[in-house]
Amino acid sequence: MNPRQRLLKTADFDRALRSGRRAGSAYLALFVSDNEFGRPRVGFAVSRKLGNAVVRNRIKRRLRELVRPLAQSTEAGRDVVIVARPSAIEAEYARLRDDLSALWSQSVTRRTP
RNA sequence: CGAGUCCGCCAGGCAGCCGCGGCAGGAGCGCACCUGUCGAGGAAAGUCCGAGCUCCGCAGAGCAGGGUGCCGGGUAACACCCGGUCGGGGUAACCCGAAGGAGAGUGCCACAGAAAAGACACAGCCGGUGGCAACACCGGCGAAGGUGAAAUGGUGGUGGUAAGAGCCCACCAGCGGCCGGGAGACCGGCCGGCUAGGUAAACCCCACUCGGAGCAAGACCUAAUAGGAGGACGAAUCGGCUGGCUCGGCCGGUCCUCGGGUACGGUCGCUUGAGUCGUCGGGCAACCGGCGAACCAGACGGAUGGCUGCCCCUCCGGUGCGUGCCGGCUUCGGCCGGCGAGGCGGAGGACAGAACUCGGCUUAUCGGCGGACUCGCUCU
RNA sequence: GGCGAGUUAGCCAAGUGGUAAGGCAGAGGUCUGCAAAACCUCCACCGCGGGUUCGAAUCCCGCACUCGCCU
Repeated sequence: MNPRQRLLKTADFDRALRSGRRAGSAYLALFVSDNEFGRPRVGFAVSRKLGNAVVRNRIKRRLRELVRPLAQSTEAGRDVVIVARPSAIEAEYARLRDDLSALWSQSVTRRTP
């Protein structure tokens, strides 16, 4: 994922987490807010409580692979923070994929009211 | 064959599809595209030591405080490593040890016990005097006294005595002296007088050693307002700053010169190094030296991967199939039971992710490979 | 990434070498017609593992966990 698609600043994270729309499942929680770039930006939040560095990195790498096709096919300007929940550690890849695309279409692709 | 010890090494492999970061080159540029190339570990971990590097009044003296602690060597340095000494454990290979000083001082040693360090008292033994006796007084005696973790060296003695005792003798431990060996820790022998509780991971003494912080150190660049830096001269007092404190040091005032602190910003620091590999030589070894070769991660919401298939290793399950061995039955066609391997299905393949860089230590870890050695059993 | 502090009963905690105070909560009992209050009793592998010591919550070493500070 190239830097244009990533969410970088702490302020952007805070904006999405505080004022954004939310969608959740057993594995993940998404926080979405609007941006002015006309393309989505994605950031990940994986708590230290989920495991050591190896576990956390594996979660982020799998989520990054899953979110890449979704982000490339989305035209809307959205900042998305994906928070991993504890059950995501042992989740099967196909289940995680279905779960994320469902949450994505719920919260990101939907028009702003 | 079984059990075990030490040393070294590895950390699943291959393929397909889709991706990421650095560097170099390319068509039109720092973002986007293409090509090439490189891209986690033995512990990258914990941050427990030691260094490099950077800044801080340039680290100077004293006090306080910390660290280390058998000897010799290695090293940039170390609390690490190697070789040895002593002590402990193991049948052995081998392993473990914060291993200076309690004959400088202070403190503490609960309970129990006569007594816990001071030498006696208490209890007791022996002799004498008094008394019918219980006992009292005087003198001698030692470590013996149901304790305790520890009791005035220990054990033994038809030695010795009024009773006893290193009082005497033998051996062992300890101390001192002399001789011999060793670079030293220390070891061996002889002689002597008979002897000094433990605790220093309690304070402490001795020897050596340590300034403080840390790459979020620190340097530079771009905007406005407030303001700074360097040099010279002068500093009596006072005030302020500064590793914990003191001294010392620095700042304050005047003049001259220069020019912009600070961002959730950018660039540098940032990876060529006490490094790696090969080879030769020195050394028991740790390690050192010579020669040669290659350049081998540098991210910054943080890359080094995701998914699928096959193979490999381990474990489990099941008996439809072919097949091997053993036992039993047989009308010699086979049948029944058990075991092993293959094919089949399933599960598992560790601990763990660079963040300034090295040298160590410690901790985590499914397993596999190679070498040297010890003990037991068996065979030749 | 770096630096620092702390773990004692369910909760708050004292203790700094010699049987681990106290308060709240909980359980049982006395009292009462029943309760409350009061009184009595009970409730601790001192985070874990080693070591020093006769003896460790305390001293030393190693781990684990929790909480802070620095951009």
